[in-house]
Amino acid sequence: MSQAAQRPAGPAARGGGRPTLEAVAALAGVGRGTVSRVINGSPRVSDKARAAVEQAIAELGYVPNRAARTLVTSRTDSIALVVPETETRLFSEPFFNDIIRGVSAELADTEMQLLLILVRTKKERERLATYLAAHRVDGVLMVSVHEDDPLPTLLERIDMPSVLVGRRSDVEPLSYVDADNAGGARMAVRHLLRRGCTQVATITGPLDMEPARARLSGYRRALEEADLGSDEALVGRGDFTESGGREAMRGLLERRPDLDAVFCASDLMAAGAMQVLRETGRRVPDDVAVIGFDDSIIARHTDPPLTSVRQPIEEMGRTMARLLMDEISEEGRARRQVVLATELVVRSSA
Amino acid sequence: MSQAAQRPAGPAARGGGRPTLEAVAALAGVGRGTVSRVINGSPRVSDKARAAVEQAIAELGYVPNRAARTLVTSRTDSIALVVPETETRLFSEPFFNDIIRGVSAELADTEMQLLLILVRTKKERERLATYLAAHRVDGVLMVSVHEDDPLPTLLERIDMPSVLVGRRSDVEPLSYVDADNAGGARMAVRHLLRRGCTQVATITGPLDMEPARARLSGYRRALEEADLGSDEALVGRGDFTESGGREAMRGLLERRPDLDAVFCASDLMAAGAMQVLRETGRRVPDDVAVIGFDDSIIARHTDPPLTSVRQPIEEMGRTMARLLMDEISEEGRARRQVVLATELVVRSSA
DNA sequence: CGGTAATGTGGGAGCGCTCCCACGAGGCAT
DNA sequence: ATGCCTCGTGGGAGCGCTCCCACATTACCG
Repeated sequence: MSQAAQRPAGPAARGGGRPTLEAVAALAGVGRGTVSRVINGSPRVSDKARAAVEQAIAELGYVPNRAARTLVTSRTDSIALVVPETETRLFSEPFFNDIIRGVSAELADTEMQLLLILVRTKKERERLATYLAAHRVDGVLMVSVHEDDPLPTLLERIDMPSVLVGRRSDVEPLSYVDADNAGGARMAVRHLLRRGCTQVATITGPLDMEPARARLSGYRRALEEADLGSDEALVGRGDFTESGGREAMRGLLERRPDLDAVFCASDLMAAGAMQVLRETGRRVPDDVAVIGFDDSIIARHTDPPLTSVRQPIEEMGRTMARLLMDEISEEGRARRQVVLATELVVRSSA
Repeated sequence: MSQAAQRPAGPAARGGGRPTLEAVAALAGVGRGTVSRVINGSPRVSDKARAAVEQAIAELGYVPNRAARTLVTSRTDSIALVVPETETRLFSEPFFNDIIRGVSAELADTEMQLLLILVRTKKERERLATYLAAHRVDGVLMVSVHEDDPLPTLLERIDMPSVLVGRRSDVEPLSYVDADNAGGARMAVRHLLRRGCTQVATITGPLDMEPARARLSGYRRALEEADLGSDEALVGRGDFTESGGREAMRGLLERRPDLDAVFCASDLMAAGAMQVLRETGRRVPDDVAVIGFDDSIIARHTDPPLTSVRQPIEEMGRTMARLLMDEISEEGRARRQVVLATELVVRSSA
């Protein structure tokens, strides 16, 4: 019987036939330890041995077995991107795409794998908790956390490296990356004031979300700086949705029909608001100037095209990944916070 | 505050301290084999033993170590979602989100992990090839493949379970899930004809992509069915982008200023086309009716709101996942193809 | 010149699991 | 009774790697 006959399909066909580190060692005429050292970039290898090993690796097309490595190191070389599903619809649509793009770009020349975990139900959330507690990933990226989300607390407790995009409140203990929501809002309102508007209203997001609060405070700040008293009748409550924007706009017009500008905390709400303005015979921007937030795809397609505050979303994704990698490699590192600048994209609505 | 003292850091803190199968066995007073059988749902376990094991698992909060399992079974319990990055921007934006949502929903009560892999550069593509050839995942989901993409061929060769969304051509050998592009286009054009339009133009996508070809053929089919000869001057070439739509529209108007309807193979192109129609003083839908494709978010925000063909994207994602799971579990299973129906969402543009 | 310190190397042990073989206990026909 | 299944069970072997210790070998010091 020849060697080959000893391995009759089955296990071999199931993926067992790939070259192992041992095979590389044999071909290169060195020991397993040396091959391992070469692969892991240890400096304690002679040039000669390294060359032989690299040659053998290339020849065999060897790729290290991740599971075996994980088993012994208990590093998984993968991180999870956790997205509460309820959120995904609220987001200005490209948000999620761009975050992923950024994260993925930053991870590209790393060994890190990106695991995508959407959380819908309570049951799934519990399952995820177990999963994380079992340290199945080296780190966690969390998108859009509500104030009362228990997951971040868990992450903190089990000391899992993790980075949020957006913070839960302004005393967020975990690492996070955020856009300068307050600054963006302030910039938008200043733009409206510079245009000559004097009765500037705002439509806020749901105020149990930090970004919504921050945008509102930026609005207030800009008015204060211009020595314009803030009239609470000029503040309408929305929920980041289009219909929410419509309703809030109607309420504002009822209370303050003389308003001449609206800063909306999302483009979707701005789109809703503009519909109402048009219905009530007001022209944008001549009668009422409108600014949105997010610079989402719809901003370019409203009529007139919407001036909006852009967040550097892809950059945020990249930064998150970078922070997380650092947190993973430097054990016991302090949590970090990064706030990235926003930018006003001026179109025709203001 | 003294949490740190609890765990002396080092190996234990690195994740080594979790209960193993052996610990469960000891606590339950059975052998390792029995615990393993319980976990993997083998029927050959007495009720008594099973109960004892389940009790022990709950007590210890045991979660099996995936790496160890992978090492011996060479199943990874994870699948990759591969997205060529160049594509993501082209997509009607929610596409990607919805696919993910669908896939994730289907995977929710499975052990399967979802790995997200964006491919940007040639180098990354090669790396992915190595990765896949090393069988690092049990299966692959591929979004948007170009005809000349070498990856599907690789998947075929290494006999990796895989499902595409959209096919490369109509003789696609791999499993795929697709929307009925031709049917949707046909439906759209019939709607235009029923409205009384007689000079129906179309703006196509890039014809090296199957969906673009299919939508064009649906357009032709509808015209044939109505015994309207097809005039090649009524066919404008676009590229799925807004500016492409604008240019194609200008070309069409030059050739056939008498046209009274345009079926566009994407919403973005429809938006571009509508801009040009407005600029040239034509009213939509009175002078020229317009229909888009994708029912993307911008369809609701154009002026007038765009009638569009909707694809059941989330359903496509779910179906993909289901097909892939089947392909993974039933070895040697024939590849399957699923085409899902599209739907015309009528708004004001036609 | 010996002695100590680096430097490079091989290979045993063991990570936590599944697979599978061997074995005892019971069931049912002969 | 004897034989021969089936069922449930325990535990050895081994998946492919990294870690680490022991052992060369060479370099450098006084």
